[in-house]
Amino acid sequence: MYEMIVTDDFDLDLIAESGQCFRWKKLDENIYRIPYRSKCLDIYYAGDGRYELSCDDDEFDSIWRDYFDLETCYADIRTRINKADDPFLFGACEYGRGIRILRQDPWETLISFIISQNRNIPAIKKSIELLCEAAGKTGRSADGNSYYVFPAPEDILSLSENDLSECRLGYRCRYVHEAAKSVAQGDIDLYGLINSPGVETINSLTSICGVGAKVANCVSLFGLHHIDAFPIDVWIKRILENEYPDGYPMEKYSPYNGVYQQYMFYYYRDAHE
DNA sequence: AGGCAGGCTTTTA
DNA sequence: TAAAAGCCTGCC
Repeated sequence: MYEMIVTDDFDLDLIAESGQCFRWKKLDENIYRIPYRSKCLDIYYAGDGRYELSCDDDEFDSIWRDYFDLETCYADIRTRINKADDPFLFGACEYGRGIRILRQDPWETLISFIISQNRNIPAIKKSIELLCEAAGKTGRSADGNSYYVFPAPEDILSLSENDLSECRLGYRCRYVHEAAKSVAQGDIDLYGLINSPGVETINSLTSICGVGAKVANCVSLFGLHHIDAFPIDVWIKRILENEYPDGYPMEKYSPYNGVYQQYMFYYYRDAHE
């Protein structure tokens, strides 16, 4: 058990519901189970900024500190927005106080957001879980329960066409398979993109069949931690049209556009869904 | 050449 | 029945 104390913005429910991660499982009030690569963490919020994590000090230092992006102060980013200057974004920041941008696995993020296109969140989660089950790699959580590990590119390539289609991916089946091939063959070096300039990263990602501008920006933001990436989905498009008819000040909010995008997305979708 | 309409699997509300 | 954290193809 590791006890973590957080003074910065950190709200498990908001992070889980902000649409950036699809495999967090809420076990109970204030408890989430989080699979990540070959690990699986149970995290419990005990109140007053205190969290109990089902890992030891070494695992926390080598994995989870980074995963939760604890070195970044989100309160600083959030409070850069002035109420009089940008009332809409200010409101979104207040509403989404507690959201962070996780440092998720690039490969899992790529596949997850390819699957996400033209679907709502429950459907996305279902397909991803089916895909993990189909590949069938399991690990053990701290309490001894087994969970499914997200399949590697090779694991997906070894699935039959029928196995893959049973994940209810529809027309995205081909895209998932193509992406697995690109990464397995080394056409795309996802981990190399972590330190590549934003434009180069987007160009590289959109060269994958099934990855357009929106998905590429989601992968940049949520998988490569390029926090200036700005995915424009149906909700953000409505926000830009309705709240910023004279243009959105992207330059002014650089290099944190992705963080603000996440506050706005969560705020607007919650209010209008 | 570059912009746009239409189609796409399936689930969810 | 329409809409869903969109993208590809073909047409002009």
